Amino acid sequence: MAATIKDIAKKAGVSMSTVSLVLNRKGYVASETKQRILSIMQQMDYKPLRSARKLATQKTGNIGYILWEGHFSEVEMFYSQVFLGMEYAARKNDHYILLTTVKEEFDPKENLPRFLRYNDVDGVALAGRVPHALIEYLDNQQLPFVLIDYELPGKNYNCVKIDNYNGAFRAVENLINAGRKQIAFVGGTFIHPSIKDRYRGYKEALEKYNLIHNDYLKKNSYCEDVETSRAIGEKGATKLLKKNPAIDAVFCCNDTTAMGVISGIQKSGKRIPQDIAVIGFDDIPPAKFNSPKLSTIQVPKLDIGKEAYKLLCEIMNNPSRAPQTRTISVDLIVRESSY
Amino acid sequence: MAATIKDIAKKAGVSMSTVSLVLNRKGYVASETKQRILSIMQQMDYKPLRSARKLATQKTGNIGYILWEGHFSEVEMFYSQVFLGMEYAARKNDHYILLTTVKEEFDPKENLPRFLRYNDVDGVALAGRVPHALIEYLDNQQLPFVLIDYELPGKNYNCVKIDNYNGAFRAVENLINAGRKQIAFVGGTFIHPSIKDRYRGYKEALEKYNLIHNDYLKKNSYCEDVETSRAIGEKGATKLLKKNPAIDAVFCCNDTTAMGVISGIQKSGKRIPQDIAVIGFDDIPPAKFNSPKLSTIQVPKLDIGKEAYKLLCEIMNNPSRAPQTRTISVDLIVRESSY
DNA sequence: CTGAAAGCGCTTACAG
DNA sequence: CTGAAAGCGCTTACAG
Repeated sequence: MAATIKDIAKKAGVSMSTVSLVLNRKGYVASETKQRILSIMQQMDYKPLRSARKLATQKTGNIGYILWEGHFSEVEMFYSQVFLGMEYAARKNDHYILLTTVKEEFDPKENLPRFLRYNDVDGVALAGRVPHALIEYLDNQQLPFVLIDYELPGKNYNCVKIDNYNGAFRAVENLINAGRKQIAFVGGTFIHPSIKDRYRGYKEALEKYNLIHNDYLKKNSYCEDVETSRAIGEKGATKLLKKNPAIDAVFCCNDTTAMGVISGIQKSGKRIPQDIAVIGFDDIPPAKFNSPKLSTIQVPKLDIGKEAYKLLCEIMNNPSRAPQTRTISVDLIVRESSY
Repeated sequence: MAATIKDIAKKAGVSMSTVSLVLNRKGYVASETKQRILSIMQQMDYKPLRSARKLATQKTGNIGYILWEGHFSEVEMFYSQVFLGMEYAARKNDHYILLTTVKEEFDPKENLPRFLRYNDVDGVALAGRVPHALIEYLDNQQLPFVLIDYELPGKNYNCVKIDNYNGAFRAVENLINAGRKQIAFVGGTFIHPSIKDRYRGYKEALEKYNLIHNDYLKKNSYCEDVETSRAIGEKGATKLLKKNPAIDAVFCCNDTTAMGVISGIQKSGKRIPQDIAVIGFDDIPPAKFNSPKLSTIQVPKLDIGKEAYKLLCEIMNNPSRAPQTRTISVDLIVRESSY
């Protein structure tokens, strides 16, 4: 049988209250008794029972982490890394993170994650693009939540985002400074605001250097309104090169796409980076194993998770505070696919 | 304020005990009162409070899922899928799954996952290769656990494994039936029993068809004693082709390696599958986006998770039962890299 | 078939 | 600075 607070109290010759106080670092306990209690706890290997504690405090001690099923199942490991960052951070405050996925076609009445239906979390993190109905549900329930790498135009929610705009801007600026003139963009659905921002960064960097003339953008960009994939990248590269053989660089909306773009370029017979430089975004693990190794914008995924956790804790402690957006900055990593 | 069991009892004009009985489908309650209680629960949107319940039953309602950090962070999404399968299955019995990672250098005194240190789980699943010290720790603690896709030679633990041997056998047999003669093997560390079994399947299929003469195996196999990766595959393919240009097929210990092997072959100028057929193992998501699309052994990852959960539940209900191994069968999927 | 009561292990005002 | 007591919301023998 595991030791209880009662056992500790008896052995220390004090009341349960006192033990509880030192356990929670609350109030003042004579440092002498405190030390005695502490050492007895250690010696009896005392661990407070979570459920008893939670029952008394009326908290769950859990945080939900929800992401779209496709993001967890498919090639994107981005949000797994973010999860890990949250998990690390949550250790400090003894929260457990409950990871679950939701389907695209989400109905709060039908598909609500269990921990939401049974009120088993104190707050939740939403990673990436998730159903709007879910966000609304949480908002209505007044359950503290943060969006990660996602935002809704016109809405004001707590959110941790990547500095997509500046990352893209810097990548393209780097390409320009290396002498590239015909810089293409290959991307996916603009439903995701990150991609929209990356495109904006691309465009404004070109504008800054006065590179946009006539139908530059039309001729040099390929976007398909679906979830990004390697396949899209390959298709995009092939089509663009046909339209404009003078392309000497491609900035891609993410690494997955970029890896497809590289395949496409390779099939066309052009050399990377001599003929065409390629830069991706995200720095997913396969990026550095690609051949050639992919230049990309590195996103500190663990830090994002950590920041999301911190923000969520702040909201949970102070639910009425005005929502805020925290932007995580990113870095360009030049590998073999550009210089 | 959320409704409690007391509220329900009062409204239904019965005692808390009765409500609790219908809640837990235990004992006999007059079907009339039962219906009444049920409908009142629904109407008041009653959700039993987990912590209270757990405190009374002395269970945690949680299951731990532990995997090696490298497996979660790197290219392997295998165990994420298995996790998802467990998560789905756990919904039925209202278990929450707590996912965490451990480092390679694991010391039970230092790096014990929180939910283990604080006894916050009723059982745990270990996915893939994990530190032996961890397994021993769980064994000593008498905490129910299952190994997934891993086993320790000479030890008898509850375990859910893939039918690696037969999968490999079938892949190689398929290659042989397609007329391939010089079938190579590229693999990684034999520390992992799965890889060892896959190699055995490879070898015995060759034996069955009497293909092994002289230094066939030496000349046709490349294994490096490190974690598998794309890089190893590429290196392996290059070296083997130099040693034996007659190679007309490669069976790889997993898809990651296979994708590297394909790059290596492509660089050598040989065609896939005309000159050399390639088959992988696992069917990770990128396999079907590879170019050429990778033939592989499909492993039902969700089913593995589901089975692991079921097994774990059985052990938790009956801890003294003799350990058992459950083997999940696999299928060959022929795509573009072989025929 | 149903109720009264004790108990699970903690926290938290409230006294002192 | 510390103790006594009530309470968190459920379950489970035990009576009846």
